[in-house]
Amino acid sequence: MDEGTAMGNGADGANGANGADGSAAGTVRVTIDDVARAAGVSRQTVSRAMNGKGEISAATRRRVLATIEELDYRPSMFARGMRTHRAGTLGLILSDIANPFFPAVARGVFDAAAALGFSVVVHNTDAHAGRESAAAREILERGAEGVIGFFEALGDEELVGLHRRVPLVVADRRAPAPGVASVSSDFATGTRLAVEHLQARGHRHLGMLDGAVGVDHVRRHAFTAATAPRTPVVTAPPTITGGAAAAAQLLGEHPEVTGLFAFNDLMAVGAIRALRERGRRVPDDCAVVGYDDLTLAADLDPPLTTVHTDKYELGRTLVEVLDGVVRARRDESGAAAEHRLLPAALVVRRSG
Amino acid sequence: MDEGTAMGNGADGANGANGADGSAAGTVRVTIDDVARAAGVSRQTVSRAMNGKGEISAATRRRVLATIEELDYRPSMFARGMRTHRAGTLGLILSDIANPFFPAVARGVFDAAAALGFSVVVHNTDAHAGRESAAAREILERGAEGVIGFFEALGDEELVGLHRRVPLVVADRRAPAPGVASVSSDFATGTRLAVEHLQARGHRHLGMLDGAVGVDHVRRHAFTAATAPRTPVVTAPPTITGGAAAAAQLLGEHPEVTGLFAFNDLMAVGAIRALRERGRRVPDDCAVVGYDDLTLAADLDPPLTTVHTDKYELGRTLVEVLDGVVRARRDESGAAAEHRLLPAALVVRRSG
DNA sequence: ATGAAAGCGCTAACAG
DNA sequence: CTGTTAGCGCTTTCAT
Repeated sequence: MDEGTAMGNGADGANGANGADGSAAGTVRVTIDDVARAAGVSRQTVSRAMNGKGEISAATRRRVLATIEELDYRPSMFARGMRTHRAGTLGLILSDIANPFFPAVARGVFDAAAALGFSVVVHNTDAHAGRESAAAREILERGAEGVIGFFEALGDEELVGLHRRVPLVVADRRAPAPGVASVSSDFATGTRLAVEHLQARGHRHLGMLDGAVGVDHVRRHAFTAATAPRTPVVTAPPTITGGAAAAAQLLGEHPEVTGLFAFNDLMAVGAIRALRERGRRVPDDCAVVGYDDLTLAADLDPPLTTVHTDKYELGRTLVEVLDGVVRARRDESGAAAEHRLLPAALVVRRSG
Repeated sequence: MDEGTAMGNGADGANGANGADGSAAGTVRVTIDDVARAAGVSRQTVSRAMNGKGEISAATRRRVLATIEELDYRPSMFARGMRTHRAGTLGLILSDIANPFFPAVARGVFDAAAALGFSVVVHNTDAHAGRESAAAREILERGAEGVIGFFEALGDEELVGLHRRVPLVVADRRAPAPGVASVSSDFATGTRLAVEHLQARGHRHLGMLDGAVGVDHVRRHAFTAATAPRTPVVTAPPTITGGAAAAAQLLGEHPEVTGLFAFNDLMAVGAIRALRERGRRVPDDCAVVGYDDLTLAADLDPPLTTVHTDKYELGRTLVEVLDGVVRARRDESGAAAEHRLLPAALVVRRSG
């Protein structure tokens, strides 16, 4: 890209307000009119040449395209969006990009979005309702074409409201209404697998470190359903620190517990830390099973037994489904919203 | 936000092309004119009320603001951007969000950007020159106000060219020109610390697993400068797999090596894997020092000795410096570009 | 303190 | 196949 400076050469460059010579300072915007003039056609023709809409002779198109190159012309998204209402942007709302689960998903989102020509704007919410709706509003105002959301605090009504204003796919959460598309890991199965594994290993007293802030609690419900009544569950933030605190509390109150199921790998790591501080060996004295199968799970000490989900695939699928919603809304084809469930699988390593 | 549904109630909602009742389908856009009409003022007054520009009576302002709430009006960024040339967006270009280093930085970027009212669009490049310039172009076209770039493939000239078109801060790379702002970790010191540590532990034969794709190679140069001539360096992708491959090759060719310095923690993890596969104990047979101090570094097996950098702070600082550039360009104040260097510190754990 | 006019850069309808 | 006419929704002069 970028040969020479901006202003090119051809034609007399009759650009009203130019800074005279080429010593480029304020970088005057090259508009479609400049290109049209330089190529000796109308703006419409330039527009056609760029967008491949309408008929155009191959010859003119080539000439226009060449002129565009020459002038280093870049269409203004603002002006274009004004007509088309399309920004070529997707919003991605998540609670914490620093939680390794999300970058893995984000990678899938970015790749799939790029393939479709979308840019992705990311918003971090820390699972605060206020931040979640602020993010949604921001994205809306910026004219994004669609939103992918890991909402953990907003209620279903808010999501339905958002869905009315913009194509939306909710991630890892039950759809707030049948009309709202969703993609989600199969947490119920994943959790059941984890619990059954612990039970098969002979653990009679289990406990769960829950990290869910939100409304859904699929993992917790599945855990409760699969274990004896009154099996302890302690809730804390889904972080290493949260896991450590939750484990400390749970084992303080229930010393008989020998098997811990954590909401995610981060909490599992925290639990392992806490266990060791209390002089308990993992897995000999207490087994730990995580959730997510983070990249480094196998390299931890001990290697973490965890539930694997394909996070990249989740991201990819999210975009695919969102694209469907975007198109459906565009064509006003009342295509039904998709609801996909991605598989989960247990990975047995040494921690549990 | 969002009490009730979208369309509010007050005023006669004289919206030309509405879908009649509240069963909201196509969601007609509420424009500034709708607000003006409903509030019984002109659009300018509405604009003033929103933007706090120009004089306005507190009374009218309140009334207008109320109407805005009621109608759930959201100004169009497209229309606004067309006049102001501001999108309230920053671009963040990085090679791989799945590498845990970047999310940590990104967190800082998001937080600082949000505090300044900016949205962040993220582009993943895999360190490909083509993708890096494509990302830059995308960001440019979308009218971002500034760009933060971890460029690993683009040449200095391209960066200078980009700098001419948009406020730019380069991250973890020497500024391509004095006029281009930069923020970077002190890799030279960090690397020296790592090498000296290994040497102090009595390792006579070191090796480096380099992961740099780019142009800068600060870590490699610092390593070479601090070690004996002909100390081996093997280059591979900065990933676990890359680190494993590089370690296997390096130790195959130089079995005498007992101390490995890795470009980053991911490569260090790969090295540890490779070492073990070859039956070498870490750190007894071969020490390994990483770089970055990822969140999980302390929980690895063995806990990873590594160079710590404050990634969140890096992200925060990048935004701060970029904001400076944005303002400087706005005021045409020829404020000099900042160049900041963030400290690095060795964290000794068990791997090396 | 408020309103009227003008126009940002582009594309969608129509002409021709 | 190409050009002309409008106008997207907002802010910026300039009047009042």
